[in-house]
Amino acid sequence: MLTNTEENYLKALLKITSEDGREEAGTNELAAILDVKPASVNNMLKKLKEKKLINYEKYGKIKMTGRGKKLAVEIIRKHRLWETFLYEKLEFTWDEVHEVAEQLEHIQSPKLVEKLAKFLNYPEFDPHGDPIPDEQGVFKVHYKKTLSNVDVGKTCKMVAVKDNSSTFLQYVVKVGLGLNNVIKVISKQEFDALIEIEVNGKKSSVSQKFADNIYVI
Amino acid sequence: MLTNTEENYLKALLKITSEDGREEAGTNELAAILDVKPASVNNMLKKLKEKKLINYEKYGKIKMTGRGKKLAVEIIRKHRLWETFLYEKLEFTWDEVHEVAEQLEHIQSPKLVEKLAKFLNYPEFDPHGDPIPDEQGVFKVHYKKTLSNVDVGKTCKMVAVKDNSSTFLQYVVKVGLGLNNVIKVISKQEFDALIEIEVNGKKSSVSQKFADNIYVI
DNA sequence: TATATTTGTTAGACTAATCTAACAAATAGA
DNA sequence: TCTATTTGTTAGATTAGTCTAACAAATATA
Repeated sequence: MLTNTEENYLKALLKITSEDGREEAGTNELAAILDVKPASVNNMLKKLKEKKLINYEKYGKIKMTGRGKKLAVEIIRKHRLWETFLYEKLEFTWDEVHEVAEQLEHIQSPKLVEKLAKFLNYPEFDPHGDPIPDEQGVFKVHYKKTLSNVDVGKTCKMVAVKDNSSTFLQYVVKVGLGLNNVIKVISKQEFDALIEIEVNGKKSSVSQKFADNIYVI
Repeated sequence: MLTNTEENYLKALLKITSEDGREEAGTNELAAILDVKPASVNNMLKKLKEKKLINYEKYGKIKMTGRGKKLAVEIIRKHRLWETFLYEKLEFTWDEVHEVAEQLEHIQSPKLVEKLAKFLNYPEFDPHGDPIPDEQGVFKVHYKKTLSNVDVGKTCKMVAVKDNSSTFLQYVVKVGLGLNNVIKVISKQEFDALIEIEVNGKKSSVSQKFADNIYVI
């Protein structure tokens, strides 16, 4: 049985190593995501290695084991199912669900997870458009194309966001954007990389950084 | 903000001090309920006193403050709302809900509690027949009469159970009893205090201890 | 009332998770 | 290649919650 903290380390590791191509993570990087000091990470790495959830040697890179990945995916599954529940059944807004799901994801009860999935009709994507792995840990294919990859004059559809912080999500809402909205790219400024878009007839300008965080198809 | 452990101590204290008439609790008693050693309780009492959740002096009795009671009632509210959710929406059985609710009751989100209550249509009793306090902490009146108080030849209706352990609940089910069942008391043996009852035309014998744990009207 | 039993307390140790401060190894840049 | 910077590690302290063992106070009983 894992502690909540151990689960959070696994989740952070999965987050890093599932950025495409990447297989390994570093101590500082992990510390930054978890908002703890590298020394604390180092301490925890020993425990995770002991429990065979990661492979790692002194001064080497951190790599998750199969078991580690499996457990991390189960936590992601719980997190996203709870987000879906909060959004669809309890009328939480897009940007409120994450924080509460961070707590709910640690509830230990396999039965609860499966009953919840059933109750929600086995959803495949959470309210942010992120895929919910099934009981076997299989994800529906995720989107790789972002708003910044869309050529001038072309139209695309927003399907997910990369950054799930409520700060960013509130900003998205403010710009008039939402899941499944059709976005037309009007122009791109070479000077400051600002992208002019049109959503529901309304024009606005967004930064490169913003556009990098909007997944589209 | 309280830790899960502190919340569990408050809950246990409320449990003891809400047995009718009682206002105070002792160290050993608390230790027994929480399944820890008296020394651990003693240690925690200092913290709870520091936080003004209990009144207590060395070698004296433990008494909850208003604030302590209020917080404990909030936890009870969450616990029973979650039990209701599990039972009514996720098809958990009577005897399965308690264990999972023990975890869910510690989720910190006032919004979640109120949205959940609304979603469940502001239930007044949980699946065991225990009253769910409202947002102001007010309980619907609880039952005081148990199956052992019913006279021979009389009929009563089961409305709640006192012991919520899954062991007991499974036993209740085995005897053929359920919430709102009509029970007729056929006879009482003076020799061994066994009570013969009839439920849905089926006769069975239950012990004094068993009957003490069945609330009726 | 004197003693035995129960009840409650203290001191000191342990684990999990964190921190700071000092240090070591690896990598990047001149 | 040599040094500066970044990255990672260690030791030792801290907090929350638990334990055991020894002891003290309160209560029950002969």
